Amino acid sequence: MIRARFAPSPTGYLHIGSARTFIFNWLYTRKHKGTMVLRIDDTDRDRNTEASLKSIYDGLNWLALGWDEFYRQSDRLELHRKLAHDLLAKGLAYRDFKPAAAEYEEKAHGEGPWLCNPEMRALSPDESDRRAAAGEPFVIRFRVQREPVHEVKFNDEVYGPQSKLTADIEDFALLRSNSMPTYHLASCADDIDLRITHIIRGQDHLSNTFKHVLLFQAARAPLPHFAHLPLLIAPDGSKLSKRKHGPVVSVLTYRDSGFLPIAYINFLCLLGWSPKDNREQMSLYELESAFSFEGVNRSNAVVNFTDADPIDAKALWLNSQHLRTAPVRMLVPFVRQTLCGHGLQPYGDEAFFENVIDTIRSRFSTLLDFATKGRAYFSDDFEMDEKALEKLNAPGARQLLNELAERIANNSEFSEASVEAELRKLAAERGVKAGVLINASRAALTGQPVGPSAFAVFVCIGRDRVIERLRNV
RNA sequence: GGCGCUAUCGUCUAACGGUUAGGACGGAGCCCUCUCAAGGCUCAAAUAGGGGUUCGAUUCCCCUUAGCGCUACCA
Repeated sequence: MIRARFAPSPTGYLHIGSARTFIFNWLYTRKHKGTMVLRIDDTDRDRNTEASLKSIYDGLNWLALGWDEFYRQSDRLELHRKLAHDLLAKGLAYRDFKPAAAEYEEKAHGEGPWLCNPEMRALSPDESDRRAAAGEPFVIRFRVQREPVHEVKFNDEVYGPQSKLTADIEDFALLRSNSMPTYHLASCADDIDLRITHIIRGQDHLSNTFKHVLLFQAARAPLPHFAHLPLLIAPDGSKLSKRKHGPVVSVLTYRDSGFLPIAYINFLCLLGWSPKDNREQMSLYELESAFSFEGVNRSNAVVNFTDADPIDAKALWLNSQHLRTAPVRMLVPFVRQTLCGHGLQPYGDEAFFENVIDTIRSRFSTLLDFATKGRAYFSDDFEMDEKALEKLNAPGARQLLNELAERIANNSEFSEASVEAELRKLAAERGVKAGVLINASRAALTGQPVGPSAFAVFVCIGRDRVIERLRNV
């Protein structure tokens, strides 16, 4: 039984890279009928905030993929401490009484890597116990085996065989002087206790994994599978950060930009992974069945955005693809929600929505377009675009539209064909080009200079509103 | 500095030693057309550099360069 986990720390909004990690974990567990664990890594941290926890939930809920089990590390501190003390008792860890500030000094001056404080490492158990009992603060460090130097090895599902000399691994901290566990300790203790079989996470943890392997071995726990994912980076090659790159690094920005969750998921999957058969637009089911670590790339992927264009063009394209190919029924709630979110009270029932959406969706790329360019289809509360006004201002156009309104009102039939016949007849009688009248009516009915075939627009808007809008033009 | 990872069009990527180095986004153009999209077609655009190995390297090895990550009592 496969068990994987997504373990964000609530120190900010849900990051785009974290979202992808979550998605890959989810895809993998779903594909293998495994269990998806959501674990909030909130050990210590002055940086943890409820606001960011909420932001993570909001992002995850928007993705709407779900998870099977949930834990908070702050509820499990005793488990973490127990592992540290077990290792201490076995001599696999030791107390370091040197103040952090002093260590920092020493490390800063060193030429090579800092490995340990030899005096502390060599402290006898008795001496160590006595100083601890006397109330002296200490940090518990893992005792990395030095003699003989050996290689720590593991196989990464993405990066292949990995090895590192113990001579290059420092005696990392397990338990802080305030008795809070460090990330390494809490993470491994929980992964062991939760029987995690696959650790799928960002490549920034690849180097840390050697420490984790050491910890798993010291705890006599079976080694899980590791799969590290290439990082998502900014166009300048730097790490994506809110401070430097703004809101584009937050998942919620995409939600608020009118993305369909599936489109965003699809986009993220294509960053650092490929089905290798040239497919681009994929459904959740297709992603799930195609996903494998073999398809995961090893080099970092750039999220392509600029100040002027904060959303990756490919993401936008994928969104428009999903928008125009998704079953219309599935789109209705998204569109309705977007409209309401923009203060509109759209008229029309389910069938009306489906018809309108189906008519206009092929020229929209985000849900936001329904509230702006598509506004007039759902509400009488819309404004006339400047270019649309120009079309309306064509010589004689308004009068002809008024006249068209009367003809439609007097015709018992109301269909694309009947309206087209009526309009062309009127244009021919008055010696104007049909196109002028066609474009003017689109403008009058939708407030937009461009849009679907005008005759389809007539039917979409509906007979009563058509007459109303053409009369008052 | 030490250690680790990576390197194909501007971007996302395909090509498990032999291809005119493929696809997609974006860009340019054409067709279609009541406008705008969509759709169809065409074009420009890449193997970081240097050494090997091989009959043959994008592919395997080494070096250089560049980028990223780790090197915290952050995660």
